Amino acid sequence: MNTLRLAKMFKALSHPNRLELYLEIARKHEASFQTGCDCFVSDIIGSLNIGAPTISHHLKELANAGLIITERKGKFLAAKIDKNSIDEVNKILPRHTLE
Amino acid sequence: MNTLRLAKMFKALSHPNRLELYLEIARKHEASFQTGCDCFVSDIIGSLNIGAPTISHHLKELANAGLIITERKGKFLAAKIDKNSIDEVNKILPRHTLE
DNA sequence: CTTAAACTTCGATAGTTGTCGAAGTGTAGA
DNA sequence: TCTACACTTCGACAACTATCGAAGTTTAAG
Repeated sequence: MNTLRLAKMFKALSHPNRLELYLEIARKHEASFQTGCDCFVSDIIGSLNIGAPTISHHLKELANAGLIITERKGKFLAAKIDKNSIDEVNKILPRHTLE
Repeated sequence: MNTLRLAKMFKALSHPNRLELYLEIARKHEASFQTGCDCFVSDIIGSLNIGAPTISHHLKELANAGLIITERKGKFLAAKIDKNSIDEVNKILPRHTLE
């Protein structure tokens, strides 16, 4: 794990709308273990105040940073958290090691 | 804790040089519990390939995002991690709750 | 085959930012 | 008081980016 990669991940989460999008995917992803349903982007698009082109752009940024994985399912796009990214963040940030 | 504040913190860590600076402060801060010495900015400036004005700018961004605390000590500037920020990140990010 | 839905790509634009050199400020020591 | 050091502030600029509307693409359904 290098600093550049981590910085890239943080950059992807550094914009309010994109962070909101990510957290929404995380919530839906987590809920999917109970509901069994995928997290579809079309369900999220309504709750954010930005257009479809911008959502598409943000999703690509999140995927490109290794934070999410997207998969086309017929007409829809399903998104889920890339679990590796969570471990990576945990490894490098100073969590509870201070004092 | 709101999304805007978290995004601000991530933004502060989203640039490689600034993240390196932050991690260096974290390392020195952690070591200070053993050495008892403060982390002085002048010790860091040599290991990063950017000028003093830029370091100053980055330090202000980190402090402004609530990630570090700076304090003038005579001729020098001491920097340390703001521990509250660590708890805040831990609270909102999806850590090990998935699957 | 046509239509509609769900994105995606393109092109443009306004706003943000990382960086530097030059000049300024505050502190310590001679 | 003079000099040197450790930043800080200022002004400028090139590079990046969030957003949009318009047009394109893929899939589902009729």
